[in-house]
Amino acid sequence: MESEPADQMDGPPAVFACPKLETLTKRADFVRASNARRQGTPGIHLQARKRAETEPSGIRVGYTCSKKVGNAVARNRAKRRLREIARLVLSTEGRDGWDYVLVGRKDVTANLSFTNLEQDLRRALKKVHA
RNA sequence: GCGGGUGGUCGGAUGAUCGCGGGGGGGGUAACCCUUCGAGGAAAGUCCGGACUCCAUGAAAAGCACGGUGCUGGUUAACGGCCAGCGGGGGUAACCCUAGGGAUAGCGCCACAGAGAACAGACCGCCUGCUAUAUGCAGGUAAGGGUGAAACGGUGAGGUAAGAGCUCACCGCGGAUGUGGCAACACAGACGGCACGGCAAGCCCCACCGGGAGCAAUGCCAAAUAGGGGCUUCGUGUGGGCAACCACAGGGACGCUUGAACCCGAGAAGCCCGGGUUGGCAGCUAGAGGCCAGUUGGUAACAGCUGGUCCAGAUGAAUGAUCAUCUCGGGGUCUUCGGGCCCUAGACAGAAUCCGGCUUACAGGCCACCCGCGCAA
RNA sequence: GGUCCGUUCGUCUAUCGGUUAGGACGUCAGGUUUUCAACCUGAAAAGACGGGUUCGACUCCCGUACGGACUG
Repeated sequence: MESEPADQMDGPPAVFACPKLETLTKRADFVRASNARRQGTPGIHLQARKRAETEPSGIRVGYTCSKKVGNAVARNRAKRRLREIARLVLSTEGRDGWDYVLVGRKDVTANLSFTNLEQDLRRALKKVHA
């Protein structure tokens, strides 16, 4: 939102080379993403949506772990692992102007090995972008 | 050595790289850099008690209703917690459990079985008398039988027509009074002569405690929404009519146009109700504070003093990922019984205003004291 | 986060501390029918879990588990 006057004045190219990840906080954004494209894998469930042109740019990510995932410890652990793979994968493979929502799965998201979880997200991203 | 009891304690460590939340500093002040802090014994359940904030009440307080607590004494900011003691129950013992006031203030209940279930009463019996020598009638009795969770003292002896606390001894029960103890209570006990069943985690009575709501409390800022509804007052396009109302003009009439029928009646002030928003800031983390050491009082809980040390503040919600080494356990395997090799950090669980407790969950380890049995001396 | 409520056959529900825990729908078996449906007869099937009070607990008390509602 503040970046538009900034690139009119200076236009630092580094901002677009590596877009910063923003976190989704509004329930409406989550609902819109879940109504768009979705892709399931053994480790995670991905929901994604390309925002309209009028909305601001940048990659936005949300994380969802319902009570089905387990107790508070299991939910927080699943969310932390989702955050970690999102940081690794989406900063290079995410597309500008998209919203991504990563949904945790019972038992699997918290226990699957990290490399497998990472591959799951890459596979899901390819299918969603296609 | 084996088995058990009580109390306490730990809940992996170190390092590397990348990353996250808060505070402070720098900076071209939303980037970025430096620095520092960053989950638990239960953070949990929300079962109690407070702090704090708002509301209510004339300041405090009292009373009614409702709810809670319930042996005694102490402790505390407070408690249903804790400590010490008493009574009752369990265990060979160490020790453990215990809502444990009042049943003569009143009401209620005690199914089934049984003769009888609460001001006692008499089915089978036993005994006496009468009669027609009976399976009849009248009376006495409560020893014995049977039922039940519970049957109106128990055993023995005397006594009697048969019996009975009718009498006696012992036991049980009640108990004036005395002694010890702050008290709960304990011990002794003249005397009574058996009278007084149980349930109050049934209603209730007594004593004591509690005003209500909760940080999503509460205060502030910004934005947004209907130009919303009701009542009161003032007032209400043009014409007619005292007025209700009628005609004309105006607005609406649901995707759009038209508008015959249909609907609305400007505006201002006050009060009440309703509606919209779900952003930010404060509250918000140092307090009856925790821990350690020493010391004073106290059996102890705890309290006082001195010194040191520690202290998360998020809000789609911060502690993660990858790896290495080391140990604690566990598993597998080999064994010359010394040990070697391989795999594996592995329980319950994540702060949400804060504090004191309780309860519940918990892989496994460690420490101290105590009890029983066995062995040795 | 806070406040509050509930748990009984597969499902919906009833219950005065004394029952073999009642009813409806569903299920199963038999009858009826050429067969199915409907109907008739019968059967199986429950007190969330753990303690306590009581002679006796689905009921009363305490704790735990699970489920639900409200709250800006």
